[in-house]
Amino acid sequence: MHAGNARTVLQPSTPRRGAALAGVRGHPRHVLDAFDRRILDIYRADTRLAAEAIGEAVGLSATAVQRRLKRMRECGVIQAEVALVSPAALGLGTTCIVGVDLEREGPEALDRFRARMARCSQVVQCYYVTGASDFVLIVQVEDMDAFVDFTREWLTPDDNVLAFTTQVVMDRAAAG
Amino acid sequence: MHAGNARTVLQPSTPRRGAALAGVRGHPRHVLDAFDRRILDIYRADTRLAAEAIGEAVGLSATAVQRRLKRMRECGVIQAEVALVSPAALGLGTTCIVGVDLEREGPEALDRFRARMARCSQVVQCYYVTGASDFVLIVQVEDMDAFVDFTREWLTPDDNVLAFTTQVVMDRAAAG
DNA sequence: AGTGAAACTTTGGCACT
DNA sequence: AGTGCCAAAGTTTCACT
Repeated sequence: MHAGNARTVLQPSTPRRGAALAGVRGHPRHVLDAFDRRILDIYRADTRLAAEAIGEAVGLSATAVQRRLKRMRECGVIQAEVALVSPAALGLGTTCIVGVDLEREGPEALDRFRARMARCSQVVQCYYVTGASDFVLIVQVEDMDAFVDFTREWLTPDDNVLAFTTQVVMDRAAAG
Repeated sequence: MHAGNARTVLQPSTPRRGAALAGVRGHPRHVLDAFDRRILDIYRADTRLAAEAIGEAVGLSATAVQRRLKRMRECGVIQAEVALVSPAALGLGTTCIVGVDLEREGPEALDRFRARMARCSQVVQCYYVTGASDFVLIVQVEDMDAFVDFTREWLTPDDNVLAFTTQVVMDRAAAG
């Protein structure tokens, strides 16, 4: 559904996610050694673990672990430390995966659409992709009525949205 | 997972129950009040914030914030505290969104497929959905060669996988 | 829910390989 | 480069009010 306007130009006003992708910015990237990887393996899944416990597992002192964590935060290897909150607990019982097909696919049009989605609280993830659609959105809402409201507010009125397809999530397994 | 134990226990201010995601398990029973929500809003995005800073923002003592966080952890409202690690830093430069169509769609077949995907380290997210495909996977790999390896190891050999479609992620806008 | 003491964790200085 | 040890600073946890 779309030709090869290859070079992505989606790195505009938003945060510094690009830093990690490019690997360069501010602080230089050290190569991760085996210790770093093992620390990340453990820490990634549970940030409440004390450095001493991690150190014990990987064979390093707590201080060394802390130093490495700090460096990885500064380099952008660790992008954020967040809490995963049950959507259901917040009353967001419905998740949909939406494939969006745009009419025009020039850099500015893509950029504009992405920026719109970034402002939209229901959109939890937004991927710009090759293949059947141009964008894939993960949308989290209260219920199907709220989803319809979402499409009527953010997709249907957009002149550049040619079509979209919806898949309703019935269950979800593990995440990273 | 079984969609059987539906019936969300945590009822938010807006009473509506959608399809319950695999969500709240354990020992729940407590409604989130306005304080809880404001704490979550802040804490969700950055778990390194001290309880005192959060308390200042919401008008509670550090201890009260800690107590509420602890309770929300125990109730399953806070499911995990994790670190977001740059995929690129780990050498995982390629993300694909894969729609999988199964041949048989009985409960055991679905469960079996989901269990397989849960064991597969490349699969970062796995959604069971209605619509064009049966499952949607978010797959993270080193490069396209590694993706082909993934499909040859996990999808193609599976008798029950009728077909799959791949979308390669060119850019991603993070959660709002 | 708040206060304050005890327990724990992270942070920074210093010596060392 | 990097680490480990130890003490100071900061955070969480657990009495009790």
